[in-house]
Amino acid sequence: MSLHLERERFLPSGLDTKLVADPGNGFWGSIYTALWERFGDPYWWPGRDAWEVAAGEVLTQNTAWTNVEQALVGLRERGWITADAIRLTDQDELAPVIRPAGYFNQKARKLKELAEWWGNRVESGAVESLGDDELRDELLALWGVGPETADAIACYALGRPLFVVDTYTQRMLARLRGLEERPSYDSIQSEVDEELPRDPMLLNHLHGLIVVLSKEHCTARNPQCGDCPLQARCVVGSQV
DNA sequence: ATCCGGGCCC
DNA sequence: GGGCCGGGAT
Repeated sequence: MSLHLERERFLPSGLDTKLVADPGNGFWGSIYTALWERFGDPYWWPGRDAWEVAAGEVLTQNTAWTNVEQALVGLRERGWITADAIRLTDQDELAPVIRPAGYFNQKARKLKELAEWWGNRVESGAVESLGDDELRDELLALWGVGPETADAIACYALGRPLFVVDTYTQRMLARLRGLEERPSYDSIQSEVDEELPRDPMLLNHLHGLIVVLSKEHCTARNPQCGDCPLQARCVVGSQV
């Protein structure tokens, strides 16, 4: 039943895991370096091609990846793992297949909305003439695509240098700085954009590394600070 | 029993 | 803030 998607990684054309810009020695650069030295290549993001990556991002909204894998198995079994197939499949037919991913009625509609856009903009090649901000705005205009999903599709499926902020990133940063409230999506993204090079592979790695950190150390409950690679630079970790 | 997910829309 | 969803971990 397992797909072992975690070791299958699609990379947009032009990207190479070994060619990554220098992250520098600033706050985010040192975070990146510390995480890379501990965990290495996070193999981010799982998927076989650009559409599968994009679909996976919708399916994983507020959902554990293990549940998304089951939904992808169902889609593959039916040959519905392409944007074209999603366009040809009724929402009512699609929903039960992706049930394991949760929120299946909403996500069925979201996949169809995204598949329409995909045909008009990606398959047509028109997306290549869009700037990063224009692309992000188009994605945000789709029903079911918010900031995280828009940035994830832009970066992991389409190779744009947009940093993806998620719950893990907000929780990690709040703990690093000892903040009561989690920093906003936009504030974190702006900070990273100003400090790190606009390199899609670097931003790809950084988010993947934060996820690994958050699953192994910076968990919601009972964080494992003892051997956390960021403990020395973390307000919460330093108090443990 | 409650919490928690790679959120987003209303 | 509530609803969408439901399975696995405290």
